[in-house]
Amino acid sequence: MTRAILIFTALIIFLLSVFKLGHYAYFSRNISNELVLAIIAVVFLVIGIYLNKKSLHKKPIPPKHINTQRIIQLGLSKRECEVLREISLGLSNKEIAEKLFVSESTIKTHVSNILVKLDAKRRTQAIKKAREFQIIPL
Amino acid sequence: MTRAILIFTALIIFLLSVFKLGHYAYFSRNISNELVLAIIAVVFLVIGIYLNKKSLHKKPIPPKHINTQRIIQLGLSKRECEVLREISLGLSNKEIAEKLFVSESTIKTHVSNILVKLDAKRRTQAIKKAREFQIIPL
DNA sequence: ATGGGACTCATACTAAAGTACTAAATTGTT
DNA sequence: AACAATTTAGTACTTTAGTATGAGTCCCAT
Repeated sequence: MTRAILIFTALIIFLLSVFKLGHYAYFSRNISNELVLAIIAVVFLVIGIYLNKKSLHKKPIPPKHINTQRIIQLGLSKRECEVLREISLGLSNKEIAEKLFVSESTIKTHVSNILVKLDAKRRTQAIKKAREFQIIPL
Repeated sequence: MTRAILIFTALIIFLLSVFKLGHYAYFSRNISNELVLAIIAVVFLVIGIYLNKKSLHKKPIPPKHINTQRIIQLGLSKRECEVLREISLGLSNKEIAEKLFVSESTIKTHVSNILVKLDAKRRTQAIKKAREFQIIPL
């Protein structure tokens, strides 16, 4: 958010500078007028594409946006989200433990907490709810 | 691709038209010069956003209907597909048994067969593969 | 009518999953 | 530094999931 404001401020300053240049340096000449127009067009075309890319998919690979708002509402921690994602990939507790370099006991604790927070009885139900809540990719 | 070329051609024509207008109508006035610049900037910003949105929105693959072709390939029976769907809804074997009015043993048999046919070790992995194969709704 | 496929059910077993605690180390914030 | 939240890990236990095997019933097609 703050970054977006900064970028916009920079853009406005840049725009004003170009206007100034158009005024002082190329006041009487008409050829340069067109050049300024063209530059403005191209620059803003690029800016438009850039802005949209930033706003639409922040991370390149998962096109679908995860609902961070709901993750906070549910009180899911960072690690729990990680475990939840691995569950959705069909891994067992043991496999998740090996993948994340922790013990199986730890994963069991995480899973239990996830089930409580998602109000699910089983990990399969947790997957279903996580999909509905859009808190896991794909 | 062809559509993109057409759009670009239209844009170039539009740009040239604006140039012409800038030449004939607002030749001597400097105030309107800035106005034209501003319009160009806004228009191309919008165009940039629009173009990017078009290219990005094509990405999400429409899951649409279930792939009956693959179900046949995998050799999944009608009942097995039914059980698979219930698994994806997060139900336990017991719950599925009650829902389909059969014993839990029957469901266990079905699940085992499903796992073999989908080459999955767990029901969670079966869900993941079933999604990829598009043989379950949503 | 015979055979094959699908569906059903059972038993006995092993392997995961999940619960209910307790507790230490880590991390971030005030 | 003090505090809360997170992450880690353990034990002991219950429940669910999954495997292996065998067997009975039904329906459909050759």
